[in-house]
Amino acid sequence: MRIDAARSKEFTLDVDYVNGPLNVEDTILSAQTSEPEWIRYGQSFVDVEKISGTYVKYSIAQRGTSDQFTISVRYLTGPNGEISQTKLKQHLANVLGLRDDLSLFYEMFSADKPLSLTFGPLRGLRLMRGTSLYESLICSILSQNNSAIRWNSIARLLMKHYGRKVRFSDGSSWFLFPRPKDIAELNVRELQLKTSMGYRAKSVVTVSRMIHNNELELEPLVNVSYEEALEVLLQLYGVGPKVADCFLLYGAGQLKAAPVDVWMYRIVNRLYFKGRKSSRPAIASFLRDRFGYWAGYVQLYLFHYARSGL
DNA sequence: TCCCAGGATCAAG
DNA sequence: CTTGATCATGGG
Repeated sequence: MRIDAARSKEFTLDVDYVNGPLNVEDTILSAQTSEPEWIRYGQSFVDVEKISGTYVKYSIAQRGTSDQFTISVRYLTGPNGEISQTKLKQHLANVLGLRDDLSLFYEMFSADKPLSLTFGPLRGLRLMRGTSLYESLICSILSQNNSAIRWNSIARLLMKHYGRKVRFSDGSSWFLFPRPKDIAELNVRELQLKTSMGYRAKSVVTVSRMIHNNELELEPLVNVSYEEALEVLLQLYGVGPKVADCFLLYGAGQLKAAPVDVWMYRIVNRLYFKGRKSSRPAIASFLRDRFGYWAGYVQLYLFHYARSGL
């Protein structure tokens, strides 16, 4: 629900929170698997997050261009909670990748012909970061062999049926993403009937049970090397190279991860291998070797470029 | 009806 | 180490 203007607070995000150009709309609507897509109301986007122990419902809107803009934020908190604007600003800077040095990125690869073609139309597109490793892993699993629209609607059904409901001071409410415990106790068939997630339910339940039973810890995957983290993830049922890379990139913040899906497979083969068909793992490896720290960003740009029809 | 969607798994070659 | 069938499900 749209945030009630009379019962909420509003501020403008200081320019120095943003490092370079920014396009909020492209960023939020680019199907990144860190979390379900924020809800759109006109020019603003709404989401709920737990920040410093307080549930915060906020909307963000950008006016202007990718280079000259103002970012307005409106927010309110959950029951008996309070949040400082500084904390909220830092949170937004993190989830929207506002600290990433996009100007440096564009400059570094300005001579990389196929890639640099995307810099114009996608100027200001940023890499989002999830705030929940579990949520990011589940969203990544849901995305396999699925459309962005569908995995998002399935994630919303998960929240609606199994997530806790939080009420806000303006009378509105929001369903949180479920915890591992909430999903661990379900049987696969029930999950399929409630969410229509299909065969992915087996993986979702299995992973949730492992986490709930302390057989799997996601937190350590943030700080170990990319290779070590990948090895752990690939042992999980229903988690292959692409899902693992999605989680590592959008969830764990391992920026050298470059998920290769059907779109990436097509666009990289076309742009970099002149149509010769290379395997998906080979393409992912190629992107990591060639772009290093920026491989995840390169993937984001090429994916969005390919998906928006050239 | 067939094909596709931010694929993974398993068996067979 | 590669290829092909299969896996649920909804939309085009």
